[in-house]
Amino acid sequence: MNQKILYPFADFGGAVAIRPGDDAVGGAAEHEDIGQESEASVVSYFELARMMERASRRFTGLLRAELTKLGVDDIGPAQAMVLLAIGDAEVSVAELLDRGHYVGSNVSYYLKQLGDGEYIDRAASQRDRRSARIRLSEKGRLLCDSLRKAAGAYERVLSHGEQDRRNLETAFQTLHRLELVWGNATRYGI
Amino acid sequence: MNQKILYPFADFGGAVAIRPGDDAVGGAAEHEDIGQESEASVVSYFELARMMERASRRFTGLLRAELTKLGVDDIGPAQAMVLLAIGDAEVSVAELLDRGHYVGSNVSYYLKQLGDGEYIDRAASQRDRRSARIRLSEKGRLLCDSLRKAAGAYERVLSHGEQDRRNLETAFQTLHRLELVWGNATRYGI
DNA sequence: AAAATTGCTTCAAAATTTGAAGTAATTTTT
DNA sequence: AAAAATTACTTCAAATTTTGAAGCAATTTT
Repeated sequence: MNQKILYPFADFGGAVAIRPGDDAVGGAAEHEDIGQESEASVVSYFELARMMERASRRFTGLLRAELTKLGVDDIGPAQAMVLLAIGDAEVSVAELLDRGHYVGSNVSYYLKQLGDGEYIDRAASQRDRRSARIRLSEKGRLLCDSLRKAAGAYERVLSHGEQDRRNLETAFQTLHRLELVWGNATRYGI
Repeated sequence: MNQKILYPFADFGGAVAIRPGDDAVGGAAEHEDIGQESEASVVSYFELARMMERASRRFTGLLRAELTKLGVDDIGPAQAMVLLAIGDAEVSVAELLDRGHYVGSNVSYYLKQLGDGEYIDRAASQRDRRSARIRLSEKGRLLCDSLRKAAGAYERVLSHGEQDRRNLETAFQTLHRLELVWGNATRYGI
């Protein structure tokens, strides 16, 4: 606050355009053995964390775009993620928390919007009336299907064989391990 | 909005406590060959996306905890991420955008806070006075070191050999590929 | 030299996330 | 069996983060 303004300005063309021509669609690149021949770049968990954020952001963007394309405007990508997290299952809020790892109050919040938009059905469990049983409604199921179908298109670009599938699995497991360790670390300290 | 309230309530004990005893610290599990022997679970890119979100969230939590422990209270985890993204380099805002993939305005926003907190040094480039040159200040560097050191502790829990390192690399590359494909998909449609 | 582009900032609005209460149903304790 | 504690979830308000639309100067293009 005590330093002069030494950062100049300039004009934005409107669209965000992060360095156009920055990267081209995956193309027909032969992506075998990722991580099997790692010669140079030694990645740190930090860098992986940053990459996760980046990729997540892109995924969110993709969901947003897909929703727009489908004409859905009463829920956003975050809510769509909740729908996807529910899937075919009939879940309680607690289970949902665990699946997506949202924190307490906001799932309620999202569920309310999803309920208002008729994307989910809720009912109190007979056994324990405190506990909510949540399922996708027909509308919700349809939306999920559309989203998954859209994702299918990318699978074709991304998955070209057994190796790709294994890499996917490895990535998933690695992240899962990270999630556990980081989560516990935060709660119980190292 | 037209249905009766069928979701009951209940009392929260205060702390959020996501199902205590849910997961235990990584322990001495022998994590070799992740993804090398994938028998059952067939993961989809969607699920990976959800896992990225979860893991990112945990990482954010970890950063937040670490900052608190260090007594840093003028910046949050998001700003810390920007610091980490800068690293040892001297970057322009555009480069930073690319590294962390933040979108336009908010980096400015974060940079302002980081500037106010004296975590970074900024100067207009001599070549092109519009362009800012940004580097960590001593204070910023120290903070990053602390954070990285803290992360080092987890590396020990996580990395136990060549295989782990390869898995990390694979995860990174896989996410990177996803980032590219999803990013382009959003911009140019499939 | 006018017009267009680039590089970055600012401000306001929207969306998301956190935090602290609070309520009813269920279980445990006394 | 009443009181106390716990569980399962909701609500509201505040804090943080993200998006969007302008906008200003420096630089390039025409």
